[in-house]
Amino acid sequence: MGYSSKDTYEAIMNCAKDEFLEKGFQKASMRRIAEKAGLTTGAMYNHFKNKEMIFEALVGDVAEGLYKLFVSEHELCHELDSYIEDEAFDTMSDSTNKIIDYMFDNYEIMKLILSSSHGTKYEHFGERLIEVEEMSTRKMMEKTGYKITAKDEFFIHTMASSGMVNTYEVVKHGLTREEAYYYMEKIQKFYYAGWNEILNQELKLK
Amino acid sequence: MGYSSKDTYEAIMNCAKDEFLEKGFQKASMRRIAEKAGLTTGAMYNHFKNKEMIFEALVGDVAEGLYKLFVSEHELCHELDSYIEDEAFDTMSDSTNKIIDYMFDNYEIMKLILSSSHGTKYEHFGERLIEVEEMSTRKMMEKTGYKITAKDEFFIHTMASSGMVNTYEVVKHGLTREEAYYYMEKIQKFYYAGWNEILNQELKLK
Amino acid sequence: MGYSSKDTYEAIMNCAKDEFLEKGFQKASMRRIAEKAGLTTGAMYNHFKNKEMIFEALVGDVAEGLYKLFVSEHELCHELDSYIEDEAFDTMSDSTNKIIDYMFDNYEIMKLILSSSHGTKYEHFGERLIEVEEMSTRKMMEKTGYKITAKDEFFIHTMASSGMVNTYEVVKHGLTREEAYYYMEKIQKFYYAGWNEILNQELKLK
Amino acid sequence: MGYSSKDTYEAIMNCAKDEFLEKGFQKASMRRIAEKAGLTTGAMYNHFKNKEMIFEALVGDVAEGLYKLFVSEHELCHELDSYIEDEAFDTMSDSTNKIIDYMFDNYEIMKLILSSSHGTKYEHFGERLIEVEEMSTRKMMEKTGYKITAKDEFFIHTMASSGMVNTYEVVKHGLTREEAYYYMEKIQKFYYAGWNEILNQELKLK
DNA sequence: GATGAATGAGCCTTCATTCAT
DNA sequence: TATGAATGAAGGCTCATTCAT
Repeated sequence: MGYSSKDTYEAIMNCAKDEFLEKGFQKASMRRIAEKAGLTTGAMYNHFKNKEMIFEALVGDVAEGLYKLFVSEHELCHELDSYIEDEAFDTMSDSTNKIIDYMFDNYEIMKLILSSSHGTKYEHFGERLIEVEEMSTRKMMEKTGYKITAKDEFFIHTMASSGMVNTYEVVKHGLTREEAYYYMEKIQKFYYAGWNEILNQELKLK
Repeated sequence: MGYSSKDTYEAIMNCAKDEFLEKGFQKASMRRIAEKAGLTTGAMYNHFKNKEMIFEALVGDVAEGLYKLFVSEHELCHELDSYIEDEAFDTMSDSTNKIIDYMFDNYEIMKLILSSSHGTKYEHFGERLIEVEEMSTRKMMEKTGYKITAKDEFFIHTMASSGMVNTYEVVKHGLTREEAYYYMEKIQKFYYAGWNEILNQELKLK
Repeated sequence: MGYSSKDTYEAIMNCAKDEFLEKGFQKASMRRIAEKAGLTTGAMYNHFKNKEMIFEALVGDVAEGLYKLFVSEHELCHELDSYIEDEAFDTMSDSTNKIIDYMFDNYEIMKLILSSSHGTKYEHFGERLIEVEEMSTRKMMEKTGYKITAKDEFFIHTMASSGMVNTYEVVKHGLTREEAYYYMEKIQKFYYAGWNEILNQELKLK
Repeated sequence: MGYSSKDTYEAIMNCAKDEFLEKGFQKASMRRIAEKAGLTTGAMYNHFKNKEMIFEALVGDVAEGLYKLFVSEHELCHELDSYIEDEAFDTMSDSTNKIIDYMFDNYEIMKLILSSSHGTKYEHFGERLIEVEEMSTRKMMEKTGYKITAKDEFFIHTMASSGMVNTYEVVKHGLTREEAYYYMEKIQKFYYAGWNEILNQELKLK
């Protein structure tokens, strides 16, 4: 009472979100979530099957959306028929911006996924994104004529990881979009130069 | 039984380390640690005040050592009187190698600090390192004549973060030293080129 | 939805029956019954006051019917004016067959009463039948001139109990009627001979 | 305090036994057992891994003991080289007495096994005994030259079941041994006559 | 030093039932 | 009639820690 069903649902979602953000999934307590939402523990189970399902409800769509965006944006890059570095990097830049935007629009949920999901099926979600990034990186390298050897695999992995970190930091620190764009431009330049160095040097040797 | 005091101490340390690595600090169970160590729960409290103190004992020296090394290595860089880029980057390279070596030598403890410390006072240890790295980055930039504005702060932070990730990935994935060196050389080149781009472009504009 | 009131009532009955058979009364869950019936929990309380009342509705008539049949059949036996053993046993045999038939016709309900009723007022229904059987047995014994002493009471009780078991096993194992008749004939012979031995021996001694 | 460890263990066992007897395994409450024993819930888990293990501790040895006794006594019967009915029945009588004695000596535990074990691995223990009894019955019948057909299987099963009931009733009703012996003698006679009828009739026909 | 029993609070989840809509 | 949100109690179990022995 006081709540309509939908309001309760959202009260639970909200309070759970706060609790998850504060304590992480595992240490989050159903009792505390209920309390914050002004409910009994049992009441929550009319709305969600269990703790994990609350997390899922909070995070599921955004995670799937992000993954799909990630994949589709990266595919876009590979489909560039005639490959010119600048263009590729520009496309990547656009893609990155879209992804950043998506994360901006789902700021807290991203935090849940990336920092509070230990103990849920999303605990390795970041790694899935990194895998996509790696695959994309590999294709990009090959297009420049670079021959990837086993030894490079780890470099690729790490660049993908730190790339993810860069992206995530934008979200984590709550930059404004203007700040983010200024920042991303710099990052882009940095990485452009970095990759240029790696790829050209190798090619010069051959 | 069968343990001398010191052996018991170390048995606890070892088993706790495994438990923390496997479950993380919060989900680690004193009961299970005791069990693995062939002790009763109570016995552990003769050696450690509580769960956090076991973690502290495992991690404290290495964390402090790493922090000191981090600080001193970065200070070394700044003390270079006459600043020449190449030399600076070389010094940084040396520093990075020393840090990597330190981490290699304390492989599992690093994992504890960086991946299993949620719920302890070390949960933000990585950020302290990043702060050092940031400070160092700032000094490096200034020495090249670059004027850091408020807008750059976040770029600096993120480069420091992703730099830490790069370093940590080496540990996390258990590279051999040879692999690590091959990898670090590439990273170094990448970052060298990246920074060059950022710093020179700015200077050219002025 | 789609159910008229009566249909809903019967849907509940059906699904409750299955749930009770599967889990027993106590472990049966109103939620699951509602689910199976395509209803919400609340809806069921328009048709039944509570869980026990659903059980009651399922079981009540059959239980009462069986009890009445039991009593009337046994009374029939006692009313045989001139008592000849064979005739008595024949009458008992007829009675037993009627009872078996009744159980056959209410196979699942019998299972509910005899195996799933723990926690309801029917949990001791079997014992009420046994009491009738005992009374009947006593009368039968007395008619043969046998003097029942306190010591015999327990024998009587147990023979009644195992008699009930015999009858119930037929239901429990889902025999066909033909099989049941074959089986009952054997049982009848067995018990006839058994009682003969008990009753005659005693009489011979006197 | 107040309890030594062993006393606590036994207090738990005792109170659990009462609770199980009163409510059955499933409805038995760890909280209530703890309360009756003057403990906190948690305390019990120092002595028993979980609810089922308390039951196991109460029941395990007696169940195993009874099963072994059952098997060995029945084997004894089959080993009679030259088979004479009277002797066989006498041996069976001895066996039954031993089993009755065993049950007497473990009166309450037998109640647990046979009436309170639903939800534990002992819930079908009675049936295992019945199987032994059936096998034994089959052998006895064959020794007399009786040809068992598929149709007889159910008769055998039921006689075994009701035999078990007879035995169990002695325990359930708390007869004194004298009463039990008086009763068992009658039962023995009854069954002897019954089997005679079944087996001889068949043989006469051939 | 070691034991392990005990604590007391906490965990997530399920329950039969009620009742405003 | 039917809904489904809410209740309030209870379920089994685990926890880090303490402390008498």
